[in-house]
Amino acid sequence: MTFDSVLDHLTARGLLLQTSNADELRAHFATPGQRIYIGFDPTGNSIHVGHLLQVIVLSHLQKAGHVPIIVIGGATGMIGDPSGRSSERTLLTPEIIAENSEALRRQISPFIDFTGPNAAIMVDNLEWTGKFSFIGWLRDVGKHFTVNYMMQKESVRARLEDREQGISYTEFSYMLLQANDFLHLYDTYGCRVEGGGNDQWGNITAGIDLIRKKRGVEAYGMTCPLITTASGEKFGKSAGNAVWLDPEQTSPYQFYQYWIRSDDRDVEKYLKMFTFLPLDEIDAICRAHEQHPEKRDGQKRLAEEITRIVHGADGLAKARTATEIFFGKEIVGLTDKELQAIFADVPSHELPRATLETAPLCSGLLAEADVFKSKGEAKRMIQSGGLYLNNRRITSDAPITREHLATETTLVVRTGKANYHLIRFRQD
RNA sequence: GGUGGCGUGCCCGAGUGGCUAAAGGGGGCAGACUGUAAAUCUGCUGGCAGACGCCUACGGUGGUUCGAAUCCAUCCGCCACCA
Repeated sequence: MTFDSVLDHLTARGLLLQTSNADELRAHFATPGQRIYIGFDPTGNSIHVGHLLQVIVLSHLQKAGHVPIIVIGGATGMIGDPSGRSSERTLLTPEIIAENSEALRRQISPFIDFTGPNAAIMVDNLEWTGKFSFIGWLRDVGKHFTVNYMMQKESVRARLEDREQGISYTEFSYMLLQANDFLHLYDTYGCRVEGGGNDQWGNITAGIDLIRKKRGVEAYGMTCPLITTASGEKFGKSAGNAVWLDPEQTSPYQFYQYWIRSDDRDVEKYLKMFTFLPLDEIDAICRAHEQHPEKRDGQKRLAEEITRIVHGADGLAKARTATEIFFGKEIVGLTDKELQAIFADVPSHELPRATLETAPLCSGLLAEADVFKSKGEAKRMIQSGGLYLNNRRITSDAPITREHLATETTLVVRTGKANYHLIRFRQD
C-alpha cells in the first residue's frame, strides 16, 4: 500500500482526526522539509504511552521528509492545567526542566532522528515566553484575541458551565501562550503546522488565527484522536498508574504486559497506531487473530513491536523471559542469582533474617514487609485465595519459616494473576 | 457587603440523638468461568484481635447529653441568590 500524501498514510493508520484546510495542508506537505511542531509539557521526567502517539505522528512525518519541532513547555508547564487537581502545580526550576528535556529527548530518540538532513529540533518555550513583560504580553498578544473568541473555545466553555470547577484567569490565558508559541516558531523556523491531540484543537486554531492576523500567513493544524479503550478504561493506565517509557518507572516487563493485556477489540487499532508494521501485514495478523483469538497473537505481536522499539531487543527479551516465569509453575530449584535476574523488575522488600526465627504468621510477615498495608488486608487476601508463595497458593495463615524460601534468601510473593513482590531476608 | 445552603469512608451519595464502622452506587482488590481479553457471577474493601471485643472515623475546635455524623457555639472551606 502506498499513499500520495503522508496525510493519507496517517489517516489509514487512524492517526489523523482533524485538519484545518485539508487541501492546502496536503499541498504544503507535498514539498519535503516542512516544519511541524508538537508541544510537550515537561511535568515529569518521563513521558508515558499517552504521549507516544504524538511522537509517532512526528515520526511518520519525519520519515516522509519533514522536520519535527518538539517544544518543551518550560513556560506553559509552569502554569499548566489545574483542573481536577487539589494541589497547585509546583514551579519547575530550570535544572528540572533541563533534566526533563534530556529525558524526553532520550525517550523519543528511537522514534525521532535528531541528526541527518531533516533533523528534528527541540526547543523550550520559556526561551521566548520568559522575555515578555506583562504589559508587553497584553499589547502584543492579548490585543489580538477577544474574550468572546476565547470563551467560545470548548475547553473554556466547558469550564465556564461547570459551576463546581470554574476556571482561573491563569488557565484561561493558556491558549494565548500556546498560540504565541506557534507564532514564534513560524517566525523563527518558518513552521506552519501544529499537531497535537484533539483536545488541543482550540489552542491550535488560536495559533493559526494569531499567525494570520499578525503575519497574514495561513498556518495549519492537525490532530490525532484521543484514544479510548473498548472497555472504557482510561488508555495508558495500568492499575491506576501511567505506563511510562522510562524503564525505571515502568519496567520493560510491565510495559510489555500492558500491551499483552489489550482488549481484542483494540488490537487492530493499536497495531496501526503504535507500530510501524505495513498495513497489509497488520491486516493479515488481525485475520489470523479472528480465527484463533485465544492465541492472542495480535496482542503478542503488538507488545513485541512496541517493546522492541522502546526498550530494544534486549528489553524485549527480558520482558518475555519474565513473562514465561511469571505465568509458570511453582518456583523451585532456582538460585538467588537466577531469581534476582528474572525478578529484577519486581518490587522487593527487605527484612532481617532473624525475623524468620520467630516463625511469624504469613499475614504478619507480609504486613511487616509492606506487601500489604495491614495484617487484615493480608488475611483477607489469603481467605479469598489470592495469595501465592513461590507461585503456590496459600490457603491458610500459617507460620513462615526458612523452609518456605524459594532460594537462599528470598521469598516470592504473588497476589492475583501475576503481581509479584520479593521479600529478601538479610544476613546479619 | 447581605441572605440562604453545604462539607460523610478512594469517589458519588443516604443518614437528623442510641438499632451506625455508617444504606446504596461507582471504583478497586481477589475468586470462579476463560484466552494474562470481554461479558457474567461471588466475596472483600478503617486498624488491632479475628469468637465475643476494643480503638479510630462523618471539615477543625470546644460544648450539651448517660449517649452525637446527627443538637449548640465558634473557626475554616465551598456553593447559590441578591447587592
